[in-house]
Amino acid sequence: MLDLRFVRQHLPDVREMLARRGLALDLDEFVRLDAEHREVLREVEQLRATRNLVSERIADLKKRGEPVDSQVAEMREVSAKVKELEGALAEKEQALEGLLAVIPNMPHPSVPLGVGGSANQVVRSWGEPPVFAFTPRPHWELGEALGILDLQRAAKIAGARFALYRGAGARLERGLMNFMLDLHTREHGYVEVLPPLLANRTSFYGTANLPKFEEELFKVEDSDFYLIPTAEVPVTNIHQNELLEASALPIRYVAWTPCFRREAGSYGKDVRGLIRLHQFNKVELVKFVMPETSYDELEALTREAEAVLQRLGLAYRVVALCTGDLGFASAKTYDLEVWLPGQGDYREISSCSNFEDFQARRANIRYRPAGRGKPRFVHTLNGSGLAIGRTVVAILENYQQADGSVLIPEALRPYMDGLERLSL
RNA sequence: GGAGGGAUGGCUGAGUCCGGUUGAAGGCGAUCGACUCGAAAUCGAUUAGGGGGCCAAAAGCUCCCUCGGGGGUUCAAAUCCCUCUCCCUCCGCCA
Repeated sequence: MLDLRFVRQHLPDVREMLARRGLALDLDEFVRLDAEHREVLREVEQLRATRNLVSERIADLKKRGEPVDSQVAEMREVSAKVKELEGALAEKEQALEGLLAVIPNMPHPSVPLGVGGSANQVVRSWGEPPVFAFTPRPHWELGEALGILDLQRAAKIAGARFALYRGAGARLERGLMNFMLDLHTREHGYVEVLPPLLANRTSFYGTANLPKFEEELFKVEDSDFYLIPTAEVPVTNIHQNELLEASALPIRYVAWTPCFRREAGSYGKDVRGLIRLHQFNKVELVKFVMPETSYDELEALTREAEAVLQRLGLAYRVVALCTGDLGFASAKTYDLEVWLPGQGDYREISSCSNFEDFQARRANIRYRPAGRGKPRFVHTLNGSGLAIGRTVVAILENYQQADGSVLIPEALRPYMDGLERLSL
């Protein structure tokens, strides 16, 4: 969330930001509550100050064996009053916090302005979409024909939007996980972590998935747990409520996890195949960095995610999301979109964001600057490196052959026991 | 599941029985300084976080809050009571 004082002092900017994101959020209520809150706070503090003073005097008198009855009687009243006001104070505080929690992050000045997807900006492209002498088939046809994908039976087990991989398909999924983890740990300096797949409300609040996006999550009944929709949630919260040493930064984690999403409101979208599932695997990159380096780190993070696509020889483009498409917590986001011949379009396969201190403030993740100095919030970033299921889609569709077989990208073959081709 | 023991500053660790200059000893770490050609070692000093007010702002001054979370007792709570969460030890069960 944003800093309370920042919002107070930059109301016009915050209002403009809300407009740019295409949001109708009224800040008048915030302004009113903020003023009221401080008013009550001043009152309470004054009373508490007298209480402290007289208490000290009582202790003093008692030590000398003098009577304290009148002071005690006086304090009884003051304390009652304090208690009453503290109730009011807590109410105001909560209301204020509640409002602040649903204000999205400020976009970075470099973020393109606009509300629709058309305002997104292609920053660069890599690779050439393959040319086929035949009509390329969608991945679900290829996968089912090759016997590596069984969506019918997955539906029987769980329902729509689930996948069952078989044989070389399962192996391909696992190979990709390992390939990506190896790349990021060996060459990009990430530390591998394997986090819980359930997390509590506090953690979800920390990454700003709650309170606003509850409908996208699977909640575990009779518990405080939600299934993670991305490793971002547990991994970012590794350092929740910590004060890190400056020398420890930057911290880089890479995590493979399954991800679980309700996909409520996406009925009719991507209903076939592996594009949009309730459960999918993803390798996620997460960084904790010093504020002054976070935009360099975002560029680096994006390149690190791109490296996966490059090694796999998949054509893609990098898109800077416009203010209207930007996620709630993000200050700047690059989407990586891979070319999918079966769909004849580029589709998102990674999303790399700089949240600046938005998540760090919620999750209370700070660092102490070198030399003395007040603790500051770190900047957090994350990006997919990559979504595994969609990578399988891209490989199947881009490397398909006229005879229905699929070549395996060379970089991946060591992870497939040298297998060069998926065929019947 | 049963029985106990814990949670204190960046870390470690006293204080809790017997409530009152204890926001909190000592140690480690960090920062600054001395010594040194430099470093190490040694010595000295500094060092919890958050919030409000004054101030154009920084600095500064001042007040308030915080000893895992919440509630209670009391004029007054790190300290007493209740409750929740988490950690540890033992027993049982278990992938």
